[in-house]
Amino acid sequence: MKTLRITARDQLAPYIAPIQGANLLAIDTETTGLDPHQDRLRLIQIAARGLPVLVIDCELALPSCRDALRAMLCGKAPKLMHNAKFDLAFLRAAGLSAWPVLDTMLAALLLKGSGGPDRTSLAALSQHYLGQEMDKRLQVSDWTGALTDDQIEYAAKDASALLRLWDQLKPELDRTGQSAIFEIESACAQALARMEWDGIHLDTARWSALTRQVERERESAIESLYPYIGEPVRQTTLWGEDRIYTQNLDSNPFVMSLLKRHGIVVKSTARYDLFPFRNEPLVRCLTAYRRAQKALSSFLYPFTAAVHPRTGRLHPRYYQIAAASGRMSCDSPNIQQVPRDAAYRACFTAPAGRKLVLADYSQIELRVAAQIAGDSRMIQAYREGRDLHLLTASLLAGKAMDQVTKAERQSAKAVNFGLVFGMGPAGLQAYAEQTYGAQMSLPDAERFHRRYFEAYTGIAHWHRALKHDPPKEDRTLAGRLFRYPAGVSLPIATNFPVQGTAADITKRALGLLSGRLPKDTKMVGVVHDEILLEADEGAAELAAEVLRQTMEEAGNAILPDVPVVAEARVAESWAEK
DNA sequence: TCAGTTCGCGCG
DNA sequence: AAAGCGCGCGAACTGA
Repeated sequence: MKTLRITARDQLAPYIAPIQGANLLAIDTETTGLDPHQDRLRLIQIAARGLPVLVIDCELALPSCRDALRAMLCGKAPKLMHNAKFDLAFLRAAGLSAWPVLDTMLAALLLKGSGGPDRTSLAALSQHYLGQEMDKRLQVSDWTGALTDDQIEYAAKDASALLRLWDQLKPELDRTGQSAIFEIESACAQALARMEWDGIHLDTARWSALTRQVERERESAIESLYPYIGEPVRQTTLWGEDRIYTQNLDSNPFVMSLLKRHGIVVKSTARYDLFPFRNEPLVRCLTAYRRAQKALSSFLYPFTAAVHPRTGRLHPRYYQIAAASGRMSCDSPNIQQVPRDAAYRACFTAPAGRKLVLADYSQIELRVAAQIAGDSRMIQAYREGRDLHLLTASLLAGKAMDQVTKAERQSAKAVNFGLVFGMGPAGLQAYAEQTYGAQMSLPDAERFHRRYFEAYTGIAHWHRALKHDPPKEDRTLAGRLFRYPAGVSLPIATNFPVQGTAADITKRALGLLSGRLPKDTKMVGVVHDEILLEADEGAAELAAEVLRQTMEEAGNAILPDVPVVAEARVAESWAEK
């Protein structure tokens, strides 16, 4: 392997044409840190078969090489990268981009459990596929100071390893039937790189006001518990007066004994077990305390701390293939679990002169389930644009759809979501009551259960087949493969392909979207079946229409028999429905 | 003292 | 034993 350190444009010039002619490039970067808004891009490594690995010393070679690099990185040859999201962010910071991308880390994640490695770091992949130890000597390397020849060699090795890895990964993706989902994932990575870079705007003044309010709520909840736990000990300190509580309300053993002292015996202190005692004054006070405490410790304080010092925005990080079903997860902070309460969502806004564009899929998981189970009644209902919750309600109550009451439709919603995924009558009863406040006796739940499967025979048949013959593996409609443990349960065997296919659809939409949005439109968030954009006021309506169409197109490409519907709207804040 | 686990709860 | 599923995170708890 030959390595060439590039510090000026004339060194790069002889390689521009050969690189442009290559049918596959491997790209890697080295940076001075992990934050693209704060740290610097130090090296760009470019490897192609039959050429020396070019190691671009960014501090010296940029900007003179920028135009040439831009042409190389956006030529038609796929750019092989490991965890492309990371490199793309730093390339963006340096005024560069790369397209199209193939991500070896995502490939390895798709192959996990099908002969792939357990860990998906570049080192682990080299070990697994190439039988090659990575040079540990320079693995934790400092890229801030002067570069040594060793470092240049090390950087070049990573890029050339990618090319050889691909020779192994590509046939594995084909063999497991995952080439199509791999394309979707790779395109999605580029969208997520933008999303992480752009971040989302938080109205911090409003967030602080909410924080103060919830702090007051927590205070009064604690005071309302004094009759049960006693007054705090007051102590004067240098900073004023402190309250020292002798009792810890966050300790479950303490809460358990407190409840017991007041005649409430439960097997745990979770909301689920406290539900029968929800009207006891003690339980009410405790619940109020927990709600406030949860909001403060999980959202209000951490989100304030996560506002980026340079951009003033939140930059949640997305883990593209996180859940076993293929769903994404998110942290730092996790924007996917911001309370639905309008007080919280209203703090997510657009800066002056801009608007948010919100879009979500309508009942995507039920549509996917209808497709996978091949339930003709459900498919028919969706083709006619009908409300499936209302249809279920009318079938269960035995009345015409226009006779169905609001409460009956509400119960049917619980029935639809629960029963499709193998929930039993008892679970249905508890779930309906807690989630939707719909009262349902056990005999009622049993009757609902029976009638449901009489009405949706496709779902019943699907369940029977899965119970009779628990699958060893299954895949989503876009081909994502998962292996199950022996004797997989019905809830898992139904949920995985449905949840996973819904994830396939959202990811496809994100990938398609990157190239279609009006100028200066940002992708600012994704929450499973929902995509958030931020656009200039004048472009927002157009962005909304592009978003809705793209989401529906992505869904309809994956569900052949069931129409997919997305709804999009321009909004001032995330609270607007 | 500290890493790992469990509980409880927010979201889809 | 019984159970719809999937996550991340804070606080308490556990064990060495």
